[in-house]
Parts: sequence; C-alpha cells; structure tokens
Amino acid sequence: MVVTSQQSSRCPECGSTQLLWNKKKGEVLCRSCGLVLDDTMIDFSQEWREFDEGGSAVRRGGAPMTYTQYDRGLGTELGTRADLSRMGRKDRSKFFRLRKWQYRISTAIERNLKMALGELKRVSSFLKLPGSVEEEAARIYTQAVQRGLVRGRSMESVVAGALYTACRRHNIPRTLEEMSEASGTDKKEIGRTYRFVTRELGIKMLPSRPGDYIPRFASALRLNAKTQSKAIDILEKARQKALTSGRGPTGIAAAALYVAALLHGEKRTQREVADVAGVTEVTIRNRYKEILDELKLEKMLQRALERAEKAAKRRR
DNA sequence: AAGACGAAAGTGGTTGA
DNA sequence: TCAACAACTTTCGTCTT
Repeated sequence: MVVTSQQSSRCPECGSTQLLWNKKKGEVLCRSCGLVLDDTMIDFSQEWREFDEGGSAVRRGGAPMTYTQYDRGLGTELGTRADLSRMGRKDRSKFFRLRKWQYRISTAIERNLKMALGELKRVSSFLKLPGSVEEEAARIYTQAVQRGLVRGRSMESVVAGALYTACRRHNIPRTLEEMSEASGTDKKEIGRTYRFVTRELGIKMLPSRPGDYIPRFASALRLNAKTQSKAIDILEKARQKALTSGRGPTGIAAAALYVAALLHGEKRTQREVADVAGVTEVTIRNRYKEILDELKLEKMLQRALERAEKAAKRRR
C-alpha cells in the first residue's frame, strides 16, 4: 500500500480523523476502523509508470497534450477519405448527414471551447493561479462541454466552477467570493454549477482544510510567519477537539488567525480578518469563542493583551 | 467614533422520511 | 418531494475603549 497523503476529514463510522489516501487502489479509508470512505476516487495525477518491464519506449500516452488549446492539437474529422463511389445512394446520403452533424457538433464545441478557454485564462491570471491549476480547470471544462453540461448555464459560471474545483484539488482553495469577483458572475451560481459539474463528472471532493487558507489570509493581513504558524498550531488543536467538523473551513481559519494575531500582539480587527476570509464578523466571533473555550486560551490571551497594553503605553 | 458583542430573523443547502 | 435542521449571514441595538 502506498500512502500518499493524509486528509483531515472525519470517519463517519468511528469519528477518527486518521484517514488514509491510497492512490494505488483509489481508496480513502479509515485507519482505526478500516471503513472504506471512498472507492471511486479519480486519480488526476500524471502517469509516469513504465508498463514494459524491459523499460523500452512503451509508455501510456504520447506527446504532451494541453487542454488549454481548444483542440489539443488533435482534430478529428469524419470520413474525408471514404470511398464514395462504392456506396449506394442510401449509404451515401447517410454518410453526408452524419458528416454534417459531426461537423456541426464539433464546430459548436470548438467555438465554445475557444471562447471559454480565453475566459479561463483571463480569470486564472487575475487570480494569479499556477499553470497546473489552469490546465486542470481546462480539462474539467472540456469534459463538461463534451458531456453537454454547459447547456442552460452561463459559460462564465462553468469556467469559474472548473477553476474553483481545480484550486481545491490542488490544495490551494479560493473562496467562492474570490471566484465571483474575478469572473464577474454570481457567487451562488458558481456554487451551483460547481456542485452540478463535479457530481456529473464523478469528481469527488473532500472538504477543504482550514489550514490551506492560512498562508494566503495571513499574507493578505500582513501577519508575520510566527503568527501564521501559531494559527496553524491552533487549528491543529481545534481539530483534535472536534471543533472543525461541520463548520465552514474559512471561518475556522479566520478565527484561528484572529486569535493568533492577538496572542502575538499583531492585533487585527474582526472586520479586517472577516473581509480577507470572506466571512462575517459574527462567524469569526462564534468560532473564536469556541476556540477560546475549548483550548483554554483565555488566560493566555489576557496576558497577551496586557503586554500589548504596556507596550502601547511605553510608546506614548 | 470605532470596534466588539450578541440577539433575532432570514437564506440556501443538506438530509432523511 | 417536502419539512426539519445546522451553519452562516444580515441587521441592529448595546457596551467598551
């Protein structure tokens, strides 16, 4: 068994958080009770194995293909070389009809892809997303178009949904809010299409982890590295106290950062943190109280605040 | 005046009959 | 398919600094 990574979600059977991703078998399973949580995991990673024992040139896949080009450089047309003279009249007309439809469908898909991939590039560069994410989003979008999932939805929202999905799969989640702002489409709409498309394409999503948001939020708030690692520390403890399950990961991340900043004398207002994280102050307050209660941080916080107070006085 | 706090009502999504 | 439900938001009044 090859354990490639561990996720912080929870086993529904025994509540253990010790889950294993077994990429070889495509399973997620619980370490303590052995329950298989997910056996239809799709491995989107690249395939580098040698299938030929001798190590000769037999590999899966050919030249690198890119999904950010609308036809991936591989166009297919129906029957340009068919021998028409040897067909009957019926076959011939059938052939023309098929070719016409194939042409229509493929040109429609291609036109759509051309537009959409332009949009995708624009949004992803606006959000400064890495090429690997863009590539994956393009792949997801391409599949969505081919399965006719875009029909009835706006192209923009599907693009945004694909990017949102790709970000999460790469453990650099963006909030729906950010996607909405970057793509200029409605937040709820993106959420809806995102759910629809992942369901239809059988892409399994685990809940995003609060920790994945910390570095980005911290730098947006210009908090130093120590505060950031303190926040991650808090997050880990909160997870052990079962404070994270069922709650929105961004809210938890925001509260952890807020507390960490207070403890390290780098106070940020709830509003500032809330804006960065895309949640409300109320949510931060709720999470923050839970964290204080469960981790017994009140006294430590008290001391930190007094220290900050003194420092402020000395400056005056 | 700004920030923090918390109550109350509203929203959209999930779940289970 | 519908209702119950939990999390989260919006809004607003009050308290603290």
